[in-house]
Amino acid sequence: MIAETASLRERRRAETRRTLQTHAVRLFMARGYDATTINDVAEAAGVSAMTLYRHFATKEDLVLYDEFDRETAAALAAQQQEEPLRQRIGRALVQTAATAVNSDRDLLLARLNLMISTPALQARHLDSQYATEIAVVDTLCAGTTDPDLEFRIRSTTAACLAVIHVALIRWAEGDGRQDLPTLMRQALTSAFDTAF
Amino acid sequence: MIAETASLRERRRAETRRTLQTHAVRLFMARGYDATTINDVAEAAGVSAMTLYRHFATKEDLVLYDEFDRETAAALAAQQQEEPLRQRIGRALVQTAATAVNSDRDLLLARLNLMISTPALQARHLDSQYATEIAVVDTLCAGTTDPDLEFRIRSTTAACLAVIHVALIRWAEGDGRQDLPTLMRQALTSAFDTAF
DNA sequence: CGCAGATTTGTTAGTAACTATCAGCATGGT
DNA sequence: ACCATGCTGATAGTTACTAACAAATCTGCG
Repeated sequence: MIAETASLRERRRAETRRTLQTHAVRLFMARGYDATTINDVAEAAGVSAMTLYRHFATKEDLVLYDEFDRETAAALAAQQQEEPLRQRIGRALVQTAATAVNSDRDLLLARLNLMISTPALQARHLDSQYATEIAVVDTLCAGTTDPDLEFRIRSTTAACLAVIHVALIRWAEGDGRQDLPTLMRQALTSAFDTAF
Repeated sequence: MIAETASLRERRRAETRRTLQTHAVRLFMARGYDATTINDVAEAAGVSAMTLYRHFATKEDLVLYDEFDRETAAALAAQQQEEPLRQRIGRALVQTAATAVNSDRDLLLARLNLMISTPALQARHLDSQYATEIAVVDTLCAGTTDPDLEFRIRSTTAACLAVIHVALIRWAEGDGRQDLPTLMRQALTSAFDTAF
């Protein structure tokens, strides 16, 4: 008996999702994003176009989907509360990135390369980063009603995430040869003049 | 120097462009972005859809187009070179925003409100901010070949722009009642712990 | 096991953003 | 006046995405 709480339905759903993303990234890399249609991806994954849309709302989501937000929020909660805000946010992001590189390096690199070279994906990548910003701010603002404090938290979070983005892009442009966490810490340090 | 010898063609082109944007923003605010078609906008402006596409590559550009990048680059060049990088970038952005508010307040507010309430526009807004980042980095990196220095400049620029974005959104959410330059300086100060 | 209810999937038909192409027209320098 | 150049419009696509319905599949319960 399988002890996983995931029902057969849930497991198959997750499976289909991963299959779709894998085939999509492979095809996009091989033929180009624009030259590959939703039908191509659906066919390669062995499902109908309609089913694909039930798993990914847009073509872009095929490349953009990941679990970054949730993991960052968790890493954030694990930070020492005495540290300054900037450090907590920055370190949580660096840790999440380190984990991601260790588990999914090749897929992550492929996805980032697609995001860099495809204008439509570049725009949506920034948008997904904004979603991360919201997740971080929500975590940090739990129980806060002071709009002024929330404003300061949001400003700091946005700055950290933007810096992290620069490091991510640089990492992908160098095809992952440099160490991502190190790059991120360097970027944070030069933006804030503080150690991370 | 760009000669002010705007030919009749150029003037009419700019005129058509402005007319299209004005009608577009008006219709989007009245009926909603998604519920308004390109044809609606073209018809309201008295041109064909094909002509509209020759002025704006995408529906989103109808809302997003402005001259922010160029003005920011100019303001940046006018900063005192002795100041730290962060201050130069931050102040250039604040100055540009101040000018924009003085000349085009209502249109700017309407455009921002649309960007906030329309997911597709929100994503592209972040992307257009990224274009500003590139413009700023290009200005600051003129003559630089050191990739490390460029990396630091990019990190700092990204951080400043992200913070400015937070202030911009906050300003629009408050319907422009607060002073935008002040909001921006507050956001910069709380993110960097430095005066701007 | 078998049945009822919920979830997932496929099919079809449609909307609207965007592109390519070609032909007609205004414009600006000679 | 005249020709090259660029602006405009009509037409006919392609493709991402949605709505609606019908068929297949899973889950939980008796």
